Amino acid sequence: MLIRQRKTLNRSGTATYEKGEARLTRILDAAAEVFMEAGYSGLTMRKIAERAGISIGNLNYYYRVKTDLLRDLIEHVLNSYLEKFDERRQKAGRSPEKQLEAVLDFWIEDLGTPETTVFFPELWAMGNHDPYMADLVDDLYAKAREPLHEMIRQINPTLTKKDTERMALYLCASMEGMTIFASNGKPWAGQLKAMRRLMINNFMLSIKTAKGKRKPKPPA
Amino acid sequence: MLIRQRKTLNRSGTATYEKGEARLTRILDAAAEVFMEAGYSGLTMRKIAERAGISIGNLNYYYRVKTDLLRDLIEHVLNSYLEKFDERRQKAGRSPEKQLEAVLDFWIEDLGTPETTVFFPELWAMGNHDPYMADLVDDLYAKAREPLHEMIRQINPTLTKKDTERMALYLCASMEGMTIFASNGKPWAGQLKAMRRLMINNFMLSIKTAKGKRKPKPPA
DNA sequence: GTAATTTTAGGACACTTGTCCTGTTAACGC
DNA sequence: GCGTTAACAGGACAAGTGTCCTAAAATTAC
Repeated sequence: MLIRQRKTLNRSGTATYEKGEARLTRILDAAAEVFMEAGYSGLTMRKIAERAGISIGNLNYYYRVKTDLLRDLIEHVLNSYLEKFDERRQKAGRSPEKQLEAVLDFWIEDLGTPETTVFFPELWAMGNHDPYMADLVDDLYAKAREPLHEMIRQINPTLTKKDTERMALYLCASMEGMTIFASNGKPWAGQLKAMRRLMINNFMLSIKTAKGKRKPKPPA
Repeated sequence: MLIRQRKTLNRSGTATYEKGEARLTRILDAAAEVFMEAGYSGLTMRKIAERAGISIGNLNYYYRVKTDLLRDLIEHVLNSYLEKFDERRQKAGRSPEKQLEAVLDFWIEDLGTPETTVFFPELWAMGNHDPYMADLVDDLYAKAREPLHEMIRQINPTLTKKDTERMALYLCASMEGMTIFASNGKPWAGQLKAMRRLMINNFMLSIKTAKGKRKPKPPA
């Protein structure tokens, strides 16, 4: 059957029929697997083809240039992350404290997964040599931090917009930094839960005691 | 003149005369430059040779296999970092607060350098696929955190050894996480100083208010 | 100076890389 | 059904990779 519309993603890959579309996702999945195992430097077209169970010629039919495949791959993974985050945020409670705690909790918990452990450091490194990747990373984190702003502002209404953003950045950086030490397979992985408690406590404390220059709004 | 002893580092590279020893350091410097610019995936023997101003054959005389060169390179850079840290710690004041502040200050300031910005993310990524690199990174950070322990313990003597170590890890992860956002050339680079103030304030607050289960030692 | 050997350059190798081309098979719309 | 074309396989290409080999050049110790 013919594909009527590009519903999910704007892929660079060539696909007109449903079979082709399925192959495309299969290719991206295979590429993600290879990427996790071997990193960017070990990501080759032949490995991807082999993992996807197709020939190099066929892979080249879908992706004429490797760069397109890589970009589709990264966006594919990043989008799935943003979806997971959004999903989790919906399920959070009403009070800003509980809501923030739920988001942070999920965030830190996610550090334990092998995907996050490998994928993001690879991305950070790529961002230093590829402006396109740098933009993707920046966008992702900007979107990930966005929900934090509102929660922080509610917990401490005296903070200015800039202070709120800085505080969110602080939380974000602290959590992402943990990837190096306590993510899957790392020496501190066993103490991730203890670290989670410590971090969330510290975060809450920092937010509440931060001295803002803005007068609190009168409750509407 | 003949080299009498290996004084500085245990290099895998071949060198018996002083000229060869000089070449060796020149090679490692060149390799570091290429590594910063192109990353691990762009680090090739020919690029290194060209940057060092020698032929591929000659480079191969000093390093028969690329792996040895890479390891020497990484250790070379990491050792220079540890030296910088030690040097800075000596110059810190007497009171544990001032001392800790000085160390953190230097640490965060170092984020602004291009070397740190590029080098460490690359290292983190490599650590996920190369156990040898993973060990190097772990050792480095363990040594970098070590001086923090004593300072934290002095500021808050009620903390157990484990709590102290966790607190140090928290500080370390928070600072390293900033590499992604506020290091050289990153979108938040301009606000690094503001972030530094925010972070150090939060760190001090977290350390002081942490509730330890250990009774404070009576002053000797 | 002379002999020894470190240092150097250049070419060559086997292999891998991304990309392309040709032909064949399969699935589609009608 | 049939013709069209998407989907696919396999081979081929040039460029780049790490590594090796040989011979010349420079530097050393004596």
